[in-house]
Amino acid sequence: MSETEKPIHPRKIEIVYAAVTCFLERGYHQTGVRDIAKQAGVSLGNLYNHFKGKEAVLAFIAEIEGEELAGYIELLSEPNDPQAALEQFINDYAEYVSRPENALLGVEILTEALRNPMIADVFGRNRSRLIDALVSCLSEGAKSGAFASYDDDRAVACMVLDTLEGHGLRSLSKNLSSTSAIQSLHSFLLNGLKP
Amino acid sequence: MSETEKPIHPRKIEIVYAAVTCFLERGYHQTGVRDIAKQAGVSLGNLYNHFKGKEAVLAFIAEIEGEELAGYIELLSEPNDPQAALEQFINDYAEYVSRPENALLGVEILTEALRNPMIADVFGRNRSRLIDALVSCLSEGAKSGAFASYDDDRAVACMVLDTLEGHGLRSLSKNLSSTSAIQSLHSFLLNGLKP
DNA sequence: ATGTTATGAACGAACGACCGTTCACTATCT
DNA sequence: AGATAGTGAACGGTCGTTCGTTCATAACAT
Repeated sequence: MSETEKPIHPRKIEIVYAAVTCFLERGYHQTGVRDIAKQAGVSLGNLYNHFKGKEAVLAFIAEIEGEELAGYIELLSEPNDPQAALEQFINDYAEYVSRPENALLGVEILTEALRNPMIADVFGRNRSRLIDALVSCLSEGAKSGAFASYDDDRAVACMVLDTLEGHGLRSLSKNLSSTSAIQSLHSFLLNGLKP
Repeated sequence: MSETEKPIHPRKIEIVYAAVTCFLERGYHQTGVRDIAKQAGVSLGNLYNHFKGKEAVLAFIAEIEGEELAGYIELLSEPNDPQAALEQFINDYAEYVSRPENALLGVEILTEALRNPMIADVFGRNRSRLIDALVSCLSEGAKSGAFASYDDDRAVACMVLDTLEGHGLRSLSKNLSSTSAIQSLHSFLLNGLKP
């Protein structure tokens, strides 16, 4: 059981990056396998040497996206000061999901996961880990009296994420000053969690 | 300037309903024009007698969806009791966006609007009206001291909508008891808006 | 060192299916 | 007659995938 069974072929990474570029520009279903290959500077056939198919490319991207959450999960898990941890999470994660690449890729993966079990699997696993971490932070804070005590911690955690990610999604169409909006997010959420 | 220039051909409505069915089942881009025609029991050519193209069908659906918001907008506009109006809105709108058809169609339209200016136009117009109404309710409530006074009313209104709609989207994958979740939504949002 | 064999990345033509759209045409009603 | 509603074949593309092939390198036997 090693972290990575075998080193990833550099070409495979190039293809993934190319795919991300295409998916961001045109969306998953509007992007053809040829588009990805061309963007990567790779032949059509060779792409299939590295990936089982188009779907596998998206699944790989979803996995990478999941690994990027590790930092936020660590931040929330078993925090010394739940309130401080949550505040930092709100700021950091709001910034993360407001970056257009992440917001766009996120919604692309989410919508595909609605109908594609393979993607749903990867996506759901990543999301569960983040929610679990947030729940543990919230319940820890509730015990110490920093946060209100809700009967459904998980629902509250989901609402916090919805609000943050919804902001990221919205910032795609409206280009409002992100810093002031994140400030509003911050105070709104903390006020909502106050005992 | 009449409400509707001419009565809508019944066949056109049948086609729209068929399209909704298909879009829900497979998504917009995965649905072919032939699928819609077949579902509507109409020939391929005849579909083009009623719609300029596939895109026009989605735009028409987006417009209908927008009209469904009229009730919620009226509820929020110039309310006698802002707090009561908001509470009812939260309950009603949470229920509305939690119905799978609405949640799925909503995200389908939203994602298409990200790259399709024509859809973005219809979608944005509808959304603006709802946000305006919510802002007016919030600022009215802030004046009377029912809600906290935020420096960016619009951002707060967006956050409320994000939370509600995020819940609807989430309820697609997890099938949690909606009533208890809406209860959590209710108290969380109201707590967040408290002065 | 030299010939032999095996490996796997890289290629692009080809496949069958499907795409959105157009169009020539028919049927039905005023 | 003319307008309206309806038909499905046909068009030119694009889709995801498969396939036979080339070729540089690696491994091995002699």
